[in-house]
Amino acid sequence: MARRDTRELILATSLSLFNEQGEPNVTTNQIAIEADISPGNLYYHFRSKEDISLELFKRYLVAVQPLLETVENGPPEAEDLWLRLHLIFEVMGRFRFIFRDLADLHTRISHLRHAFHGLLARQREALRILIEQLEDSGVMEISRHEAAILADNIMLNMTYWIPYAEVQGIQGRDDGRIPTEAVSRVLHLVLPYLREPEAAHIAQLAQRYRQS
Amino acid sequence: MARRDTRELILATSLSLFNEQGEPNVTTNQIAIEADISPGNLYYHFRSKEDISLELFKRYLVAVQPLLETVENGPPEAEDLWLRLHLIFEVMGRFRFIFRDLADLHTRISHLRHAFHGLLARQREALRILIEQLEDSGVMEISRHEAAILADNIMLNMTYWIPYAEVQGIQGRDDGRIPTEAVSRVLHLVLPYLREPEAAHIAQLAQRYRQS
DNA sequence: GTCTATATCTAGATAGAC
DNA sequence: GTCTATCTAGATATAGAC
Repeated sequence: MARRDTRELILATSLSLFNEQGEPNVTTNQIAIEADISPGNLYYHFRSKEDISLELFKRYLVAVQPLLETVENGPPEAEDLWLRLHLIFEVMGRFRFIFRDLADLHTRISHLRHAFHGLLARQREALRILIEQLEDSGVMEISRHEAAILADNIMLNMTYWIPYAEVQGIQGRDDGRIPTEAVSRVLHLVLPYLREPEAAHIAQLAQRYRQS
Repeated sequence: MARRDTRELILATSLSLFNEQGEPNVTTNQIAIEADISPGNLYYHFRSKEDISLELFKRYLVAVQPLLETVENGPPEAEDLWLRLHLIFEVMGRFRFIFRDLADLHTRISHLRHAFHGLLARQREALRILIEQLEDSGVMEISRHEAAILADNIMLNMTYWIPYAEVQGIQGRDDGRIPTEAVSRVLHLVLPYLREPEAAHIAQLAQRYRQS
């Protein structure tokens, strides 16, 4: 097998096992067995298990960053925003091992700590600006101070919805339910601050999301 | 040293180390060294590390349960509720290692899984009933359906506020800041649904909480 | 690039003297 | 009850042949 293929196979296998069992509970031997290669071969492609985790985390960043950046300069088209939110949750679901053991990965892998900290800050800032734009355009009624608190609350919901669901026995699935339920949660956080034509519209949208 | 004393010393030392470094990153040897006893002695008092974690979790349950139960039959005296919320967060902060690595403890310790799952459900149910009582008494304006969603959101905030703060570099401290910041978060979740005399009152209370 | 075999290391846990 | 010394298991990682 070509160099690239085996490397990709290891990453895909690791991601799958990490998501299922949690990164700390998966050994390099397990990964090798599941990928049907030898442990030695695994270490030919990666220097350490941490290396694998970090590479997967980088791929999460690459996948999620563009979805955030466009928010900053894009127009506050409400309908369009919920779609983007949906896409973000889809990516998060695909890399849900990161959120499952966030605190642990955070202390063990210092590079991840810095990168994630920055990502959170940028994401919250993008949200805050977005909410203020919605306020300016008359869709929402919210003070600057409340906007910052709401943005922070949405971030907490986004970051921890997946582990919260798992603790309640809702096992992380690879079907589409993670994003839809998550979007519905965020919609309900925003709802109380929306003005009337949009409020009814979003309430309806949230309803639709929960049913699908 | 008497039997009880050493046992208590081990538990106190473990709790402190678990809170500081996370349960998975603390070894039984570390606990023994920090408690100034031998590793063998530790294993005289506890059969395993899991045993220590589980005993600490049971103490969390014992400390937090009474704070929940009185909510169910107590009168919906708003001012009184925020105090109780404050006390709950105080207990959670004292046992914050549980929330830091919740998903991991959850898969490793099956007894903890069941107990925590039940606790969450009861806690959310107590909140839901409480919110409906506040609706009935005219303090809040919220539908049954929204009440259930709000209760769930408050639960997510309560469960994950501590790790969320840590990920952002706000290190878990043993001073009083965890409960005050956490209560302020919950107040802001409730605020949009409050009717007018109380809304202003709670907004003011949240303000006070954030400053202290 | 990939394998088998093995080294290393460390955490959890036990044995037996005192 | 407490200690010292030690065992065991399992996970990460390496060596060297093919």
